[in-house]
Amino acid sequence: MATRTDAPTRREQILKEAARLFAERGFHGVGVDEIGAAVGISGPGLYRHFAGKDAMLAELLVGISEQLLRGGERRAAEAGGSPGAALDSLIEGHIDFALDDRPLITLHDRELDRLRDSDRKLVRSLQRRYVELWVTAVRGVYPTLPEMEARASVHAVFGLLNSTPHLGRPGTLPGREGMADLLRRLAHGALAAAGGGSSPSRGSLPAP
Amino acid sequence: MATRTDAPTRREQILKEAARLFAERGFHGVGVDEIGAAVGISGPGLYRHFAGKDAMLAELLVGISEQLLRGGERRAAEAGGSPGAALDSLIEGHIDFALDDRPLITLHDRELDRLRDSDRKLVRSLQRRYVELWVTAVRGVYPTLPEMEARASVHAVFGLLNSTPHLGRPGTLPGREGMADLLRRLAHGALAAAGGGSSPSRGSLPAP
DNA sequence: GACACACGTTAACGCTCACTAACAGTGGGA
DNA sequence: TCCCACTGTTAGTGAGCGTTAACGTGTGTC
Repeated sequence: MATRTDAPTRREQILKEAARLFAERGFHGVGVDEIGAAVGISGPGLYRHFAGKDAMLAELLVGISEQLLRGGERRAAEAGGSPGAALDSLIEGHIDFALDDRPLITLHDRELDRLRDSDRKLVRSLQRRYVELWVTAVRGVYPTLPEMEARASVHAVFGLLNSTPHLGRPGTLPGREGMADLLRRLAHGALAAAGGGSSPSRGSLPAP
Repeated sequence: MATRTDAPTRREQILKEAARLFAERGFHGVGVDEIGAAVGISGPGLYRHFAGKDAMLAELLVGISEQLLRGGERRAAEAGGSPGAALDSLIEGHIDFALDDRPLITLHDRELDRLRDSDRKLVRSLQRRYVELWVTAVRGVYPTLPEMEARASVHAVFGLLNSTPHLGRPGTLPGREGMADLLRRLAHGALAAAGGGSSPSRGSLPAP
């Protein structure tokens, strides 16, 4: 995928600021005037770009879910049949997402029920497919882990990785690289413990 | 502590239903009429029991934080200086809380910023003390783990344990006992991996 | 019986806020 | 030059909703 170098369009600016504001104060806690002000126009001007406030939220949530799923599918495919490599890569990708797109993570599991039925179903379906991607990788590495437990473990690991939003004041926690490293260890450790601990299939753990 | 057998007071009914509704649809997503209806009275009738909608939320959040902290302090004290026993007990307590008081967990990290400044500061302070309780226990068991990493790991484990709210449809996940067991393994596994993995102090892991 | 008090009710007020109406500047293409 | 699509503005509207007012009713107490 080519990295973008051109300037963001107004729509993109709006989405970005809206995501930040929604994450900070919740969907209902942010007014359209405020979103407009964040991109230098005034409230009603937004309606030249979006049908309404709901439409912004919908586009954000669908976009996140699609991005997560596409990224996951790509990583799983690139692992070329090695469950260990797939799981490593999924964890890596999710960590990047959690650390770099914190506001979106927050939105993702906080405002889902504000969506129209059809949009909510779409997001749920994308989420489910992403989870199943993980479940497949986890069960590839830990074949003795029952499917239900694997699914629950995956949810739990998402909670673990997504914990970055609830942080304390800066300075009391490691920087980005340190956090990425730590989260990686935590996630692998949790899954290994769930999977029986003693016998992961080859390829899952980095060489000592 | 004696278990209550007497009927819940109206205030308690209201708090319980409000917690459920707030967790389901968010603070702003629930009207006072709806809360009233949930306990069989009509909207404004609530004002005989609470100063306002905000007051309900404040009482809920402060109550949760206090309950968590008190429980944690009690467990840490009962461990009698053994960091391993303390950590085990803290994990156990938090799992019980996450499984039994799901709506409160959701509220706890979703609606904190809706509080008045003084209440928010109080809740934050209680939370911080609870975290530090954990950090102490974790560093007792894994003395080589730097404080910052221990704190981040604790936040992450909270995210892991609190993941029960984001579950799929029933039937796709283990029951209560299975979940408790799984969460226990996940949490211990994560912390062990963060703490260096190979050398926890004695008393932290159950005998094989 | 009368008074007080706890606990509800319905009606109405007032504020916030998403959204619409009406209007205006800017710039590229015929 | 004229036109028109695009993008923005300010003023206003209407709905939702938290809150208050005013009023009723049962229950225990002197």
